[in-house]
Amino acid sequence: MTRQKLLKSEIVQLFNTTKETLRHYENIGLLSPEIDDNLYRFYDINELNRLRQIIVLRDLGFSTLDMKRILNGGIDKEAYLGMMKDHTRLLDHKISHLIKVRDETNQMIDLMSKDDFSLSFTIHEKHSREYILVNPFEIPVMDSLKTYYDTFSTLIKSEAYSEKTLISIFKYNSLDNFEKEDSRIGIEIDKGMSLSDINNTYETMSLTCGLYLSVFYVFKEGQMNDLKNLKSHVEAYLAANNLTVNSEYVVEIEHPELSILLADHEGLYEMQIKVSVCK
Amino acid sequence: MTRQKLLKSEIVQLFNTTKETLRHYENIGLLSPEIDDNLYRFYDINELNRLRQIIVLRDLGFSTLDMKRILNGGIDKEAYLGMMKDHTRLLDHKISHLIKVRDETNQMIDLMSKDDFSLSFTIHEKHSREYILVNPFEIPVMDSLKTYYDTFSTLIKSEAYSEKTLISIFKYNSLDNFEKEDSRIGIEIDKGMSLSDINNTYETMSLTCGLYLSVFYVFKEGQMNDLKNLKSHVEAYLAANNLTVNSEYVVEIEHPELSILLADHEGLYEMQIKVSVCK
DNA sequence: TTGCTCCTCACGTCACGTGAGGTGGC
DNA sequence: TTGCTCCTCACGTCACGTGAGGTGGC
Repeated sequence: MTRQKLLKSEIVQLFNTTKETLRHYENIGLLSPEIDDNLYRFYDINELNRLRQIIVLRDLGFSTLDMKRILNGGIDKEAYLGMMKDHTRLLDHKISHLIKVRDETNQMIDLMSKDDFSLSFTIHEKHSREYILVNPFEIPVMDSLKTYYDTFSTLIKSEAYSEKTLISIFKYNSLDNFEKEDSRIGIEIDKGMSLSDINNTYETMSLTCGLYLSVFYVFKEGQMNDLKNLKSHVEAYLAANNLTVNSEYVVEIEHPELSILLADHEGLYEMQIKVSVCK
Repeated sequence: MTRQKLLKSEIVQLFNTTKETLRHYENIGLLSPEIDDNLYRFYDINELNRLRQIIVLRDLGFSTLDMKRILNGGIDKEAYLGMMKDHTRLLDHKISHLIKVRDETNQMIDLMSKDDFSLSFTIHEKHSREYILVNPFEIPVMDSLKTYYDTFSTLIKSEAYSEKTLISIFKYNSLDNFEKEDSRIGIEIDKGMSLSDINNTYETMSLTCGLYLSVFYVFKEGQMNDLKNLKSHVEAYLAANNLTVNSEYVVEIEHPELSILLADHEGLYEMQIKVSVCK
């Protein structure tokens, strides 16, 4: 009679995993395959399905201890559904964060791959966003990290906060003849943050949801003239893609986290311009 | 004079991290903040930006050793871009896998949250998919795991393979009066798999890309009549959402990995029906 | 028989977390 | 001063991986 069950090596291939992983799950009592006289493991359909379950639970972020409680029936339906909802919500955040990291990195790769380091364009549908604006007289004070921290401490200490860089908001038209005075400095407020405190403390501004053109570019300190070139490139891109600018204001975001191989006086920036498709 | 730089606790709040993480990065030489007489750490803008970079690299899946090589300048632009491309590609796979896990789990939660365990519907745009079909005379043989493994070993041993359950393909109309003989058993082939080998070895069938209605339901062994009820529910959903069935064939996928709290004779299934929006 | 696959058991590792014990006004 | 925050150093932990040393024809 031929063998009915599967060997460890076969399970390893089926699930694209390693024998050490299977051994680990067995050691902690998550799997219990049949053990032969010569100590070979044999996995039947039940063990296979159990491993399938272990792997989904792992991908959802459960610990092996939680898995044991869930899979050994030490949990009722209510509790189980609650845990599942928590974990899918966490996964939601993780996924959208990873998508953001991936997209920004791809944009950086695209930009750096070009010989002339010029520009990289993408178009995305964006949610509405809210920004805290700093009073102009506070701008010089932003040179000190401590003042920066103190200025936004209410924001930073709140639950939903995640790390942000300062942004600039200015008028699209001022790109022609850019002066520092035309721009205002701000910081994004996370969704799900209680706005009541914030609105009392800070001046805010919001951008509506819709289609935005992201322009990634390398800015060399003091090279303000490059911004004029930038505008002509943007206009060319808009014309070629049948788009028009749809808002007076433009947001400029610094990406120091992506400037790894850039020189000290250079920085990677993203400009977001609201656009709409021409009819 | 007031303090200019940030304390460890302030960095912890800014980046939503822990002091142990910062200590770890310092221990291995990734961060080197200024150290005061009383051994307090002070972080300036350079350390802050470096931490920003460390965190993106971490999210992209780099090890701390790789981070050191990258951030300490031990790598040129070419190599850097290569590493970045590899990591964003890996992240792509990870993201799409996690999205699949999250969506399926949400569907399971939706279904299990209902009192009557009835049905859960969603509509998704799907890519085209290809299936290997098993000859009808091989079906009884599928009861043995080893034969299952041997039947698909070419497929399983190939690089791109990821774990799959068997699917059923049958005609939408046969849902009225379902007989086992009307269906065929198959297994999905991963994208990017070399089809040349496979097409010679196996009989294949493909489903076109487009809009699919996914119906999740719990099937109790032997309760074939439930399938008739299922059809009437599907028809009601289609009518209510202004949809029509757009293909002769329907795919049925078992989800043993989501059946964790179900009884032994019950299983969680998903039926995918190609639809189009009525004009 | 050889080479390949399976096994065990101890220890290693990666990225932190914990806990005891102590200083200092940041 | 008290309580809070900072520190160090050793050890713990989670989910595996590695490597030495040995069996068996799956």
